[in-house]
Amino acid sequence: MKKPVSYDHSKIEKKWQSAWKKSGIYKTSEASKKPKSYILDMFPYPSGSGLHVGHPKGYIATDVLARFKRMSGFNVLHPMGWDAFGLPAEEFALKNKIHPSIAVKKNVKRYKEQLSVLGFCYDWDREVNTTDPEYYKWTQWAFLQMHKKGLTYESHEPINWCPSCKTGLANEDLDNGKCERCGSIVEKKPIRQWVIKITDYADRLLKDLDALNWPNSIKESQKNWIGRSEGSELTFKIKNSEESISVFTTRPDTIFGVTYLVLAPESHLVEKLKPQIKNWYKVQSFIKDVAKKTQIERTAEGKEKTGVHLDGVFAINPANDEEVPVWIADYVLADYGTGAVMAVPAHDERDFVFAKKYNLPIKEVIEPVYTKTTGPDAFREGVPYKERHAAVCVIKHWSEDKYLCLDWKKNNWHGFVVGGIESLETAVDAGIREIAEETGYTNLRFVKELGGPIHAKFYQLLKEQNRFAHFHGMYFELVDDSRKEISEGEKAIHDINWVSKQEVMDYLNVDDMKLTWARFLGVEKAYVGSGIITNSGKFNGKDSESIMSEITKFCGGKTVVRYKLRDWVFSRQRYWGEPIPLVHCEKCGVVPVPEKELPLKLPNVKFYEPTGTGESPLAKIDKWVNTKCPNCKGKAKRETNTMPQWAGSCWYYLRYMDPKNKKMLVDPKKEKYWSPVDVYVGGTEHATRHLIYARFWHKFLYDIGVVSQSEPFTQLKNQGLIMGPDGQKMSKRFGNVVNPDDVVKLYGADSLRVYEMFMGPFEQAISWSTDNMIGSRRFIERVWRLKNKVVKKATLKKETETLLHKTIKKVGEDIQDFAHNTAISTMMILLNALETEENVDTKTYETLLLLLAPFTPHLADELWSQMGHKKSIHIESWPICDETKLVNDSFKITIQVNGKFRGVLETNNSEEAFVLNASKKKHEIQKHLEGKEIIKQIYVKNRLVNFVVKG
RNA sequence: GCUCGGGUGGUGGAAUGGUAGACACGGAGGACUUAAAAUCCUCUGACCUUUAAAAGUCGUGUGGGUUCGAGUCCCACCCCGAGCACCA
Repeated sequence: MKKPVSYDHSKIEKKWQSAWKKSGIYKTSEASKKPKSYILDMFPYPSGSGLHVGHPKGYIATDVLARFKRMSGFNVLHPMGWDAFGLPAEEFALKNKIHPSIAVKKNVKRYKEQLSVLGFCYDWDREVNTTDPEYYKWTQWAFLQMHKKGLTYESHEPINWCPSCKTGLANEDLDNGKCERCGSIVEKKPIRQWVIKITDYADRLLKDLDALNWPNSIKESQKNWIGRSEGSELTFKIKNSEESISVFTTRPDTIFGVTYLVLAPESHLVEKLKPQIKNWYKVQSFIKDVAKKTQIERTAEGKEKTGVHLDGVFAINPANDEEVPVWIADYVLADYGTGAVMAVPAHDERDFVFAKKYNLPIKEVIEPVYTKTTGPDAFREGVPYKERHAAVCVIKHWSEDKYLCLDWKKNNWHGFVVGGIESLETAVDAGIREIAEETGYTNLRFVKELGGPIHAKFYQLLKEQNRFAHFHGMYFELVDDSRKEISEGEKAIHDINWVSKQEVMDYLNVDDMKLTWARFLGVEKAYVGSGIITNSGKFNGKDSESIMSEITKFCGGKTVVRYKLRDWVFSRQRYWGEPIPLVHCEKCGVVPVPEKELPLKLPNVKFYEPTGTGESPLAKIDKWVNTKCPNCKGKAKRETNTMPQWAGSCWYYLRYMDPKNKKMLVDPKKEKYWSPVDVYVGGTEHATRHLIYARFWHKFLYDIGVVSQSEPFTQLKNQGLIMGPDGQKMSKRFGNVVNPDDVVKLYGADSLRVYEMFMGPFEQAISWSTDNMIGSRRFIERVWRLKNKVVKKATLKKETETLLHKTIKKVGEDIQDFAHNTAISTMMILLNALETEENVDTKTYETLLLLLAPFTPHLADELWSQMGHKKSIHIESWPICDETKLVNDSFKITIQVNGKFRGVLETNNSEEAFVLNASKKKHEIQKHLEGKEIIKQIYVKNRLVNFVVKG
């Protein structure tokens, strides 16, 4: 594209960027009486390849918001910094043979240049860098406080190990059993490691989510990740042994259905039970086989469960003293619950599959109750219900392999013949009677019952009452087609269909009917829902959900809460990270490095390749490793593991408040003024990593009084990715990366900013299109050219003036809602209107510039100064919407006939009688009313008229 | 499998239950120009009747429902994306 003569974006943008730098208008201070607003971006990890156009999307949105807030009278904190420890930087350094500290410096410089070109209003005096010793001093300090509070522990348990990155990983660092960074399949490897008890905070991390103004999806992800479940811990004694097996279950109500117990192959109990195990050799080799497998092999989809019986070991069911066999199997996880489960194959799908495979008994203890929860026939909670026993009849045709189904019209049920059993009837009698009444067939024979009762709770629309029905499934065969007349009443209720065997399952749309049919077909399945207890001694007949705690108590167990969240594996066997400030003393054991010795600096060395042995490369640096015990002054060695990449990003937003404080992590006064972060913007990829760690870290700091709020980020917004023009994720690999530097050179930063905000909804992923960007550039040029029409005084059309004030209102609202696309389109509409005016007065034009200032800061400041202003537009006040100007003199009333748009009435009289009359008189409405009777007239004041006509 | 999003023209998308397609891109035609670019103006969901003006029918993934009126609310289903997943 050729550059137009008058609007030279590169000159203007450079000019204002240096002007802002010189005047320091974006410097932030706490010494202010204004209300504060803390607007934060997720700080970037400065990689070697620089930014692509997708990266700044979030930064532009926060920049727009920060500028808007500043103009609206807020004291705004809007900082930027660098997250630079960890594997990516280290790998980059190893590959390019430069020290990571140098590589990071270089990359930061490049990122900063790229960002500055876009005209962001960051206060660079507050820049932080997680690899700066003055910064990580406080990361180490926080770790020491956790250590002091007993929140850390040293463990040797097997953890996730990435063979390619040569380091242990936390659960959060995995992606489907693979290393999130390099994609290698992760192994389980026992290595010495430091672990943080994040699980102590699981409950609070979960509960406090509710109050946050975060996207649902992120809250859901975190809920999933934390994975709270309530259940019971029950103990099974082992026959002829001192040992016992504790199991965790969410279904204590099924304990009478336990037919075996399963331990995880890794369970330490197995070794203890060795004397009793008759097939020890087989058991041992099974354990070895399982240990060899990776997580992926063990959990691969569709993988068959395998296990081995511990021959000779019997566990005693605490509910009924029954002796059940004990197994070990790979489907039981060692690190969840107690590492052991009670197997109830009748009511758990996994146990069912396993029991089928190994021929273990299946014992039903719950009769199914299906409760309808959606639709007009949903069971109405809290309303009394009627109980009823009923016959359900599967009926086979006398000559074909077809089955008699009914289509209940009002209830929209597809099912079999069903009918209540009267008090003196047997189920079979009732079935025969109902079949005759509902279908007319009279000659049939009863073949068999279809299992035990099935219950259902629903709302019976025909009788208009809640029902708790107890169904008795039966199978009949017609002998011939002798049939009597069906009453009109029955005909009205349902249609009769003969459905072929293959189609019955799809035809049925009621769960209890489907189960009846499955029983008829002989299909066995675990019923995992709740229901009525059976085969369970004194608990029989009770509602399974209501007896959880009673049955737990009865078995001598206790109710407990378990989480999927695991403790945070906090050690990395790599060089480029914060050294963990602990010392191992021969005499005193683990001793923390005294706080006054912090920061414990990472030694600057030439060789820092990972060893792959489970030891950090730091272990080889004798000079650094060998130290004195701070306690006894005896010989000691430093901890050589480093912290994970996520450590530094757990609290950086606090440091921005007080970035240069040498005495503490953050001055409490400043913290109190700025906390919490009002708006936090970043990608969804941090849902279960950074955003969980940071919330945990913050809560810990809150507990020790360092911060004043229990949650760090009040509002969270996720920007949608910008995909490549080809619709794929932007990546070097696909060669579809668009570089912002090029775009800025060609179109200018303001155009890029407008385009990225105009593309579509902020949170939605969207493809880059340089073609579409033209529109944003044109918009800017038209604003630029509009100044030729500006005169001191001019009278605008009434509707243009209304539009102006509507725009002021909408743009402000939209910016705060992150609806930038509609904010911009509204300004485009205003511009279109202003262009139709003969002249535009200065005041109006300046208002437009003020509205544009957050989006196009360079253009706005340039035109502002051209209008004769000496001070920057960015320290001006946001224009005020004059509500009185929003009202039009007349309104356009939509006229509908039978709900269809037929015309518009423009009037200033909002009286109903007048509007209805005037509407009726209109020619285009007349047409649709002629010869018809108006049976209803609807009038929505000042907006709409609808004539309902007949004939 | 469970949970959370989403499905609207050629394209990106807009729409407190009330004229679906704002705004923009692209396209068509025209003006200006020696010409092109840029700019400006007009048209641009599909179908259909008509010389035309104008009107009509259909139309927001599918099928039902509620309502005077549904892209929007309810039910069932299909498709796409994301998170979790042998978590007992």
